Amino acid sequence: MGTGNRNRSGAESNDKRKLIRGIDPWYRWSQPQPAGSSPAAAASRPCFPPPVILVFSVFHSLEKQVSQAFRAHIQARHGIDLAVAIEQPRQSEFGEMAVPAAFQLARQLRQAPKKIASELVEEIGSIPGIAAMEIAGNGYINLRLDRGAYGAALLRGELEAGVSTGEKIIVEHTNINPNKAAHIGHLRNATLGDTFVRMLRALGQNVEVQNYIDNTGVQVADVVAGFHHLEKKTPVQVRALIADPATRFDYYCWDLYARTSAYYTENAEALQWRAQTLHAIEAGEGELAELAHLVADAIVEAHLATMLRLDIEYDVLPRESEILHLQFWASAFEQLKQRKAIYLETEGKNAGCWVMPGLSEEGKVIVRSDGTVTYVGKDIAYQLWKFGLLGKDFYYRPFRTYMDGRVLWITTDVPAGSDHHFGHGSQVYNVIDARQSYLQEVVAAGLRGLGYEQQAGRSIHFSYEMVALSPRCCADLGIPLSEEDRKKPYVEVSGRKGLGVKADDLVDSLIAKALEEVASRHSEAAPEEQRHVATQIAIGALRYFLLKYTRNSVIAFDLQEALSFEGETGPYVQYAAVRARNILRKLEERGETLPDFTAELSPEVFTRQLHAEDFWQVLLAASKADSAVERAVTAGEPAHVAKYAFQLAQAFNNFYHLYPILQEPDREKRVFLLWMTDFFRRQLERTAGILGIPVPPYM
RNA sequence: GGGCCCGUAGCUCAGGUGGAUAGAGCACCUGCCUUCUAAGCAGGGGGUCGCUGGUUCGAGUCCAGCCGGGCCUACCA
Repeated sequence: MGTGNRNRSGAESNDKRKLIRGIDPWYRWSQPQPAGSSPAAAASRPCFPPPVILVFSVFHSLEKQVSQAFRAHIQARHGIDLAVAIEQPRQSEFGEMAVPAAFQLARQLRQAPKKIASELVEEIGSIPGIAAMEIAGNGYINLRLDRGAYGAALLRGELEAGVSTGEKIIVEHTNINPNKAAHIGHLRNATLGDTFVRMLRALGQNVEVQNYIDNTGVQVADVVAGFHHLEKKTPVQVRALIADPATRFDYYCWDLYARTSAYYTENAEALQWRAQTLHAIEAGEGELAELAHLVADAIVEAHLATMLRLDIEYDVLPRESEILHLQFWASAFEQLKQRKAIYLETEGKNAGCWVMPGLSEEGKVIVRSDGTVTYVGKDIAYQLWKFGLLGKDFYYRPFRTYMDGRVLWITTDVPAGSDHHFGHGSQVYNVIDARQSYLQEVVAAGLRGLGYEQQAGRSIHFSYEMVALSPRCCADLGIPLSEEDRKKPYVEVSGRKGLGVKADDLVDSLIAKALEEVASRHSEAAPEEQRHVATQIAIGALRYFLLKYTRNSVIAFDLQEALSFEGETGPYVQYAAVRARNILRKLEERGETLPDFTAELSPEVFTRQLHAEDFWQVLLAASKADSAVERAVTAGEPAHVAKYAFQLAQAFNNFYHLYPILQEPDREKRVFLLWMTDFFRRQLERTAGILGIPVPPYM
């Protein structure tokens, strides 16, 4: 296969300006970073130590100890091996942990739960870190922690190392067809994926982030057909369009794609343009192929820039063109044929196709009767590669370096002199919307059909429901609807129809709104700096908005709600963290420094201070960040982390109003409160970081 | 027709493997800025957890059947 004009010279890197256009200066690639002049650098000048990466989970290890103590005792006493669950009591007066083991045992022992519970409490003896055990209600065992010991443990920062097995987890997300601007649906995908990655990394996992680029598919072909047939544009003209700072190329393609799709429905014979373009792309020659390259490469740049605004980064961009050129499919095809996972249909509507049986009545067509492979077929090959099962690999070259030093790689079809390798994951998460669950089943079935049972089980469709627009919202946004759509409770975003809210437009609206607030509160600040803070607030608002819904809830997008900065929102969480910082900064401004907590806060001090229920509850909540993340990872639900962040911020705001820390006259209490504030700050910042929500220097 | 998902306060949504009096935000009402920033705090009203059965000490949660809505079920992705 000809590779000559595939990766033509500077298509990806010849013009950095276009990448930056429309983007705030602090969200850019590392290369053009101006030295010293960055307002971001000034704004983020730390007035106290930067957040340390803390992996303490004192609470979690206590839970484990309690669970094990009960398990061992129950084993010895009753000869039953019970995985003892630890719950959180419904009300805080009941203590910090609840053990419902008596209920579980009641069935097997045929005794009243209450009786079993009292025996357990009497016989188990003391558990380190636990101050008291009580029986409540009909058989709950409620535990109270030793507050002094708990506080001291938090201060020491006793940590439990992450549970990384050293194996690689691959998360594939974003995967936007490179033929138009990104919209809110894509934003949900990328935000969910990116946050899940951050959650896994927070727990010490080794994660590789892949963003698959379908640069040879139907959608790209349609835009190319639009340029060529509808607009009669040559590659030279399209190249000029891309370079033109007055147009946004991804927005231009958004409209063109919709126009082309509409043209198809009116002129069915025009569909041959698509086939013709796809063939040209496959052959890799001629104007159409060149146009396809120009379009896909430029749009990929636009998508990366859009995602970077939300602080979303990738490790590698595997491209479909390489899957094609490096014969990935041919290799997978051979395997599938050999293992008889697919068969050549001889009759019925699928005659002449290679079909995978069992998934639907007629089976799923993998290879069309004209010999071309479907998207799912290529996806099976790609999935095999992710697990290192294909027996082939891409070539790679560095594509970008992010500001944090992370290098983004892209696949190539010719050796690039790099020994970098990707893939070989032991677990693969595909962040793809729920509408494609059937296709994801086909992919897993493909692995199974090849005998890769284990890997099929570790191919996880990280599915989520679509983002839709309410008819009212469409009206507000001036989006015209068909009669049919108007009757629906919500209409789905559709690139084909050009129906949707563009990601960058939404971000821009959010920044504009945040900027009004910032300007009114901090008119003294430099405009550049105001804009930086507004951007951080906008990102916080947007990411939180997209994360607060659980995955299988359809988001009926509402602009008013998305633009809200009050209540359960990102800015609320940011505001709490900013307040905590302000207290510590104010301390510095008064010429004081943070006390030496380790020297001043003994377990006895903690016992005295944490005797106050308010302080104890608030500290307890703040100490559970890692438990919350772990629970969320287990549930595969970033929304749980978002909810925790909000509750933590709520607890802090309450604390903030109740206790004027810098005014506190009692020295011991003041030191203790300062420590609490700092602890809160760290936990809030860490949790916000996992959500990808920046904490502004002020609000 | 088959598969998946949803139905909880006026609205938008949470509700670890069944467990204690079903929660939050918004909206509405009442208070709180000489204080570490009110993008905040405190308080109030608001519920047949779609319906009907079943499982059991106990069901918003599990099972079955209905009702209403969405998505998928392509030689598109």
